[in-house]
Amino acid sequence: MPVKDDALVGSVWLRPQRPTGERPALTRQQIVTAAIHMLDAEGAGGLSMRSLAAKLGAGAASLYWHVGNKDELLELALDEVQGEIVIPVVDEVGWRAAAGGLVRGVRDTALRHPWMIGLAGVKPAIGPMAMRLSDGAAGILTAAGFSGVEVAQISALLLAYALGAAGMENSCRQGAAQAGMTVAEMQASIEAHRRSVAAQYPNLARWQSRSQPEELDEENFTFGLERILDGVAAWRRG
Amino acid sequence: MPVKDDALVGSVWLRPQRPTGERPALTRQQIVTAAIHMLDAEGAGGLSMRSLAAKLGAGAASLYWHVGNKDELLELALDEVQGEIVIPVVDEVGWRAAAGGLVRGVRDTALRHPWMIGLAGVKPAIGPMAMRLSDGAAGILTAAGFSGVEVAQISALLLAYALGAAGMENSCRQGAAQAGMTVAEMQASIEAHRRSVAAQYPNLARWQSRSQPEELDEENFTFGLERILDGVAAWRRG
DNA sequence: GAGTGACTGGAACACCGTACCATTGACTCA
DNA sequence: TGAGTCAATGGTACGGTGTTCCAGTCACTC
Repeated sequence: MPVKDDALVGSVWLRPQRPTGERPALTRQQIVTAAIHMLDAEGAGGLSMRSLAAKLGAGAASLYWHVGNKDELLELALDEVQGEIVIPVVDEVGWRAAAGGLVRGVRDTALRHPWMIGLAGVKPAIGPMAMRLSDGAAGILTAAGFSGVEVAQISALLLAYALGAAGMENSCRQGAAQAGMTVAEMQASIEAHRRSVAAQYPNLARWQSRSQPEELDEENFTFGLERILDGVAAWRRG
Repeated sequence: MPVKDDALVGSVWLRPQRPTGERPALTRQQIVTAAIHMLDAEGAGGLSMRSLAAKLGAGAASLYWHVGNKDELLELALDEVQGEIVIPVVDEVGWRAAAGGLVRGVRDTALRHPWMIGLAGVKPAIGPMAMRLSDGAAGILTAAGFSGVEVAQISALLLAYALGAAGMENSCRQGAAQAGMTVAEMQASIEAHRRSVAAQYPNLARWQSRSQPEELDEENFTFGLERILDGVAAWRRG
């Protein structure tokens, strides 16, 4: 309810935080941290303002003094976890390893906090940690010799791959989990279903995968990353 | 409530559809179609079983005869829109154009139905249309001369980029829309905010973008796609 | 000692997904 | 013709959700 003037602007980051006095029985930071824990533990659907407040030993309504909105809370949580991504130092490892490390970091973080994948496609990334990430990517690509609009384009390419790959990996795990099976069991189940309709999908049947253990996700991700970096490097050479 | 036996398996595709008799005053297909329209119009949060039923001139409870679950309905809707993606004929255009066209198709469809981006990271893609897509990708890559695990790896790479890029583009639009501004206004607003913190983000400030009209999204996407295909082509040559 | 203002939280509102179950109507068989 | 079957419908109700309202509580200043 504060600052109705620019309430148009829908993002937490574009309006001043409510001035914080003393007696911090409840803090925005506390709330965000607890929300992240709950999101990690229960999934995106498992976070309710009531349960979150209960976990903090507070009343649900109290949260709204610090946070204004559930959407806003999610936006804060999304930015916070982006802070876990370490930005490689390009001078130490070279641009290609630095870029690769950054992409890997984004993907790992997204897999550690699966709920952020769905959010990243909805909330614009302009929080401080998202900016730090963009800036880090720009720094690495600048050091690599790119300039101007290329920097933004290649940043977008790398980030899109990281998020997309994490999303696809996650959908498998999520699907398995909510069916109450392990990923291996799930894949066996899918494989059986796939085999039963193999006739309609000849190309798929031809390279019918032996069931893929979870380690292969890592390998597949790396393969794709290397191909992208190959393409980017080739462009760099002109 | 039918077929409790394999209720473990969480997916629509892995259990038999309820046998359909006559008097189809309401159809699964009708419901899915209406749901897609409503999702497109109101966004992912705007679909409720009640409002959907009302739109169909039915009671909310009636939907559950055909659909079992809201989650299941979303799974059906997700698969349905994947049917919009046209799979290029590789013999006519060559593998590179075919692969590029497929990726572009995925991205365009995802932008046309933004709600599918969040879903794709959650539900495993084993519906008929998703399989058709995987099969199409495998066919194109097989024609390109790839084999074995490469086919799956490159498919995953391409699909991840398409979905990730669509997600990032969409988050901008979504952010603007829910703030009640055009994308341009939104970007100006972000830009102002970004300028005010430019000191902390030197790399970003260095390549400070003039505000990007929406057409540039297309251009940026194409740039990334070409780099990926360059990398894949280089790998193909050995 | 009164007043201010940051902060809390119980109660209530409108809405949600969905289970329950009485009802409908077309169909088959005696 | 009448009874029985069964796919399909939808009103009602339950428990849960996000959010608002507002009466409170405290630490502080004048």
